[in-house]
Amino acid sequence: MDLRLLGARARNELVGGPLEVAPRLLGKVLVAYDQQVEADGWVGAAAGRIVEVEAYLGAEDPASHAFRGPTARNRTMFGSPGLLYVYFSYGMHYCCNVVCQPPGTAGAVLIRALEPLAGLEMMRARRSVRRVGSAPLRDTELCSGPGKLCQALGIGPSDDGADLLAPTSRIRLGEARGTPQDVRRGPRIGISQSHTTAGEHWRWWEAGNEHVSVRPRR
DNA sequence: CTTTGGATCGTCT
DNA sequence: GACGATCCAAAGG
Repeated sequence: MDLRLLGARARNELVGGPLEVAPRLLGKVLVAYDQQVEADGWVGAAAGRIVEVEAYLGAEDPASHAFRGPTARNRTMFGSPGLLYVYFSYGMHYCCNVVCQPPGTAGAVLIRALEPLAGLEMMRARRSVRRVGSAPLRDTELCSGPGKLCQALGIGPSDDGADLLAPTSRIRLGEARGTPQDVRRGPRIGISQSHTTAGEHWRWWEAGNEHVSVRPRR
């Protein structure tokens, strides 16, 4: 199957409230090219199909980085729909979001897991850097978590603010690869209880997909 | 299989 | 000075 990158005309698909845009991202392809030149197709790409997402709102969401208004760290969240918001987590990992609300308001969708489609060996190499001597990673361990997929795709601080729909960006979005069959939703992962409200089901994933992150609840 | 604790540092109080 | 939108290895059943 060929890869069809989304262009500026697809921007409207990414505009809206995070609760509306998040499930819409399931099935789409996240692509990271090795070079920053105008690339296309699978060559030189590490790519995966989005199988798990979470919605993060603005002032109404205590768990969101944007809860207390714009800062130097979260400024991309207040930017335009289609931008990639990358943040540094736990002093060790990076996580990435798709911004979905117009400038001035904040809203984004955290990409939590990918089903690897291309560049598997590049992913394995990047993911193994801090694991010298350990057994080779299985495919299901490459992108089954927000920190893992950023490491696998080489996403870091220099990718913060990149336009996912621009031909010059290293990180792009591709057209959905099949419609997710069994989409389920539940509480977000890793949020402290004081920041959550009972009944908030702001995490979506494709049921039965082996690449979805599996983490303990608290 | 599940549970637990350590690593590690930027951000905001 | 405390706390994470996390991950991993080690220990326990």
